[in-house]
Amino acid sequence: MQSKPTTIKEIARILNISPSSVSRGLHDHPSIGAVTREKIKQLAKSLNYEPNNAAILFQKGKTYTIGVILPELSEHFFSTAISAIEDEALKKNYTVIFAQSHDDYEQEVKLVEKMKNQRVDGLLVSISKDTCKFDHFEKLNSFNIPVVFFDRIPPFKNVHYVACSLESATVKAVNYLLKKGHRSIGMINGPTTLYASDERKEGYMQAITFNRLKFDPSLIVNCDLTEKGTIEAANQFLNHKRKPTAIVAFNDYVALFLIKYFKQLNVINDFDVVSYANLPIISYLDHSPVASVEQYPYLQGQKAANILLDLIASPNSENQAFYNTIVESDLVVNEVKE
Amino acid sequence: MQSKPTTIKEIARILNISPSSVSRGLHDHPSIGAVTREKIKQLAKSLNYEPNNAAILFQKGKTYTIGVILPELSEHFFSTAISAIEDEALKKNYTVIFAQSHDDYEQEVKLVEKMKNQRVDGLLVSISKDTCKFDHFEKLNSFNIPVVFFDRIPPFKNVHYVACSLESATVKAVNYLLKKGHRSIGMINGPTTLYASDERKEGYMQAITFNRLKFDPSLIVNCDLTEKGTIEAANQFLNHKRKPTAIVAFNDYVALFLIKYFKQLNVINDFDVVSYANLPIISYLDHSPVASVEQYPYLQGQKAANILLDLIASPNSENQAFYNTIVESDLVVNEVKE
DNA sequence: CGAAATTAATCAAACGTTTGCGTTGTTTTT
DNA sequence: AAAAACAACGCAAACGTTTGATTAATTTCG
Repeated sequence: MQSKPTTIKEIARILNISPSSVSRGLHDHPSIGAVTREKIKQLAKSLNYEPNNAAILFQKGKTYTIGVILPELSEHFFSTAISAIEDEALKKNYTVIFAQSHDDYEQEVKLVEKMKNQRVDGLLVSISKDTCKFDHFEKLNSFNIPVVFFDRIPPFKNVHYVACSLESATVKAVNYLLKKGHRSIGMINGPTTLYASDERKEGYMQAITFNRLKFDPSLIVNCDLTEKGTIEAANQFLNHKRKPTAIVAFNDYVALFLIKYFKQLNVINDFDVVSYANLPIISYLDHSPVASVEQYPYLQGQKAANILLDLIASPNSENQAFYNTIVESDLVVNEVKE
Repeated sequence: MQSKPTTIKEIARILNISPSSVSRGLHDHPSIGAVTREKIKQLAKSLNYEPNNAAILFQKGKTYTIGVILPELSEHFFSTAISAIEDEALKKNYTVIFAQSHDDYEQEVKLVEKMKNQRVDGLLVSISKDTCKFDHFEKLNSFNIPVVFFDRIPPFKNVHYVACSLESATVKAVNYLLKKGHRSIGMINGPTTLYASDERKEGYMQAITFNRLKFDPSLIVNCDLTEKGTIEAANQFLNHKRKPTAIVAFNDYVALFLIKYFKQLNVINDFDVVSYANLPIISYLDHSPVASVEQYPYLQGQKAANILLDLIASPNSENQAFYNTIVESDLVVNEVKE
């Protein structure tokens, strides 16, 4: 049963022709006659010939592989995004390899190194929470490996990226709450190190000032995104002199913790919660957020993948233009069902 | 900036020694003197030498890559499982490539073919809903590519697999409901083609007969797992002459649809629901299932990956023993919080 | 009919690394 | 002092495929 895979050489030997002719025959090269071509193809089929990919890749110096580095695959947002990436890659016959940074900077650096060693043709990255330095990506430049960031992107423009405009989405969210009549709106924001926290804060402030309201910094609480941190933030709001009547949660997990806590305290009906949608079934909650910011993970993955494949296809690296793609996020209002 | 990566040849040329010595030096081969070795390593480092993986893989005829084929990455169960697989693979310096069948048999066949072409060292598979034939995996045998199935496994023993014992878990679930006093228990089962449906049915029957109750086949309803199908199943129960007071749902999605529907009808308090846990936040629901069968996706992925890596490491293929690993699933009782 | 163009195939190098075997010198053993 | 052992390295083949250059045979055309 140990059948060694058939090779081109083998076919050539049997047919008494040269390996190069076999190779050309299989690729419909014009310089191979129709009869020989057919003989080659038939024998190849009957011997179950399969091209040795490793050899081809080695020969061509390409891997037809794109790497994906992301924080945590089991988060719904990322698994959806990578699902899209895989779908797009498959269309162009690329293979996807991926690895998780588990939100650890050191690990991310190692993985970038590993991907480079694997000689991926390109890299898609969603950076870890801890990542503030970006040297590890610069190395890839000299190896001509294009990088496209998605969703969790570095805070500067001279890279390719696809991301959601959380700022404008936050504006929409706060506007929605203001229109519902809320006058004191709290925000549970993420750590200050996160770019996404800036965006949310910016959006919040824009909406507030645009509506000629006074911005109260104490209504934005930074939080480490754990359950404990969320509860502490919630307590700040409950004891606030201008107790908010609506809260913008950093993400669905925070919203979940918040709603759970408020239900325990039996004050859930005093608040409207708006969140950012990562989790698919959050709308099934009884006291689900009144609205959610949809970040279109599938679309983001799709766009990022296609940009990367474009970059790989056209090695005109001297073109200094950077793809800075913004996926407009939408505010999805949940129907009230009480 | 177009720096071509440094090669062993390059280093050899500069140092005026042979490539083989460089290779051996870098691998601490004893037949290379300490001084030369150090010279080699220093130059390699200063030239940023990175081994060309494609060349190594080609040369060794191994890819250090394992393939994973699963139905749908965005399902929490699978993204958790593959996350575990990646973690285990990384420990042994293997790379993971994956692809989604999207629960389509034809697609699965193609993907197996593609994985074989990629010459993966081994394959982990969770089969699609549609898969009834298994010829496409047999081909891998002759290429000496080991396959380990996980979770969604074929219905026979002469393959390697890791799976949950849904049968015993279902016994536990039904027993739990019986102990709670329920005497008429409905089950929303999956399509009859699915092995998992058999297991659930078996478990149900075992628990019922063991408790010396009469088994009523009309209390098990097969369902296509859509929302519509779930509602139809629910209606059968509502109109049943022995209207059940508890229901075992095929999975969390079904449970979700069911609970939603029951809430609409305002009969949610007439039922206890038990489900199989795929979704992480289902316990946050107000009327969440009273208990869930935990299937340990991370553990399953971990075990499957390790078995596969074992099989790859020991090519004594004449050993006819098959790994048939059962991960005992547990019934997790949710605290009542009403 | 001979030169040019076309067709069909071959040759050989190349991609980067590994590895069995051979070849030097030098040191140790008896 | 000859034989054996060893240390340190080079040679060359091999892995499977692709591709530019070349050759040989055939056809076309002026």
